[in-house]
Amino acid sequence: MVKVRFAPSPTGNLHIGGARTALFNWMYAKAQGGQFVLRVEDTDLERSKPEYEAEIMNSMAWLGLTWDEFYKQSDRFAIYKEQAEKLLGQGEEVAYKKDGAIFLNIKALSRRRPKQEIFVDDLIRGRVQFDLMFLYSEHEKDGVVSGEKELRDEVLVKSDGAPTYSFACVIDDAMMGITHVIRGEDHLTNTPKQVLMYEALGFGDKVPKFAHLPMIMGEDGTRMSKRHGATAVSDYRKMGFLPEALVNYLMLLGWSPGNEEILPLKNACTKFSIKKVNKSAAQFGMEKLRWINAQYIKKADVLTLTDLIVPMLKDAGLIGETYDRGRIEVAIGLFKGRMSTLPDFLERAGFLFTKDISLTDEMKAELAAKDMSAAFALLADRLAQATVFDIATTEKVFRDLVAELGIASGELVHPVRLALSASAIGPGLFETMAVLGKDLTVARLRSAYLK
RNA sequence: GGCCCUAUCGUCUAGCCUGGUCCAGGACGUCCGCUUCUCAGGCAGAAAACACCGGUUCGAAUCCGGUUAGGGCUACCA
Repeated sequence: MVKVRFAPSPTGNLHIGGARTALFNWMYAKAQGGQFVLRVEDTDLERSKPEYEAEIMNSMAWLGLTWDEFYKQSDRFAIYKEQAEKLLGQGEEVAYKKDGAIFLNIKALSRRRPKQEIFVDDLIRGRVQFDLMFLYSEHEKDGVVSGEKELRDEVLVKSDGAPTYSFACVIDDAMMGITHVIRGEDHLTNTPKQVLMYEALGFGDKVPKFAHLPMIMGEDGTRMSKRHGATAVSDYRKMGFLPEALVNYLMLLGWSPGNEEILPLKNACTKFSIKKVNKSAAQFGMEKLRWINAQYIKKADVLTLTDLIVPMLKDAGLIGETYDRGRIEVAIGLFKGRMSTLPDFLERAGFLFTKDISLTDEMKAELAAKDMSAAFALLADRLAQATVFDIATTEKVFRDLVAELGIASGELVHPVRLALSASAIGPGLFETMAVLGKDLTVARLRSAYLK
């Protein structure tokens, strides 16, 4: 039985890279009919915060990445302590105490191994060989390279009593029966020391299969960080991306289902194969994300979109506590084919929800350039008399008037759209009038040339 | 510095394992045309890549070596 885990550290929000790691684990579990464990790695007492833990769980749930089991490492300190004591009991050649911390004696352990190499058979990268000699060589200090190449012993339990990431991770993976560790490439080079820990702990037979995922870079090719703008999943939620779209985009970073781009999660996970995952880092690109989001918005049900957009309209002060939901639904139906993100609706359809609109100087100049005030007045009067104000009626009134005046419909369509919506672009004019409503339509037509 | 990973259009990728079917396929973006009252959409096109140098081979995007470039690790962070 396949069992995987996603092990975020609650020292920040769930970011894009973490979400992709979680997603691949989740898809692999589903593809294999296995289990997915969420394990919060809050061993850094200083930096771990409950609000981050909550945020991570929220983001996971929002993305639809449900878990079968949940653990928190801070609940399990006794287990790590016990394992550390066990190691300590095996003598200094295995583990020892120093400065209040417990160290693993990597040097002695390595010397005892028949081979001075450790092989990691990575599911994505193939066999990766590490020479123990070079594994933990001294690093540059104050610009001076020591030149010494020697193993550095590994802290298992910090002086504050908390286990280190490596140690807790190994114990949990072994004890929880994790069969496949799918994580970021940044963990590849600390895999050999974890293998040493499995051996020292007597979990040599429980070493999982490893798969190290390529990193996700920012649009400039460097590591994603705050200066790249939005890095957290919740940022994308706030920006009006649909979870299905974000997930769809993320799965395409480092994996490909073939010549398909729009692929819902439930279809994707049946196709998912760890062997088909890429080795090279990918850049996170907003443009394609926006395109995918637009595809999902277009396919989405108007009622669902309305539920998401109504709160945004309220926040923006465009509607109050009581509002005409039916009208909003009609408007969303009109605009959903031309939105990339949810807030696009506020920007493009905002004119439907304000009493007055303000034209820019350019727009006023455009109206003034060709005086259609007589036609506007006639159109306003006739529309005002309409008893039914629907698409068919507005279109008939409009077309009759244009025919009478002997002008091309385009000549009147454009200035009218400008006057009604303060925009040169938008849905069909008659649809726009119908949803705008008789009062606002007539009022804006009458005031267009007065301003 | 040392060790490790990686390298196909601007970007995400298919192809690479099992060399010839690849003068390299798809998608985003860009540009162009058609459709429509505008925009979007839809439809139809275009430009755009095997990092470099050697080797193996009748033949290399595919195999091997090196170079270069990018990334990661090198914490009592995870």
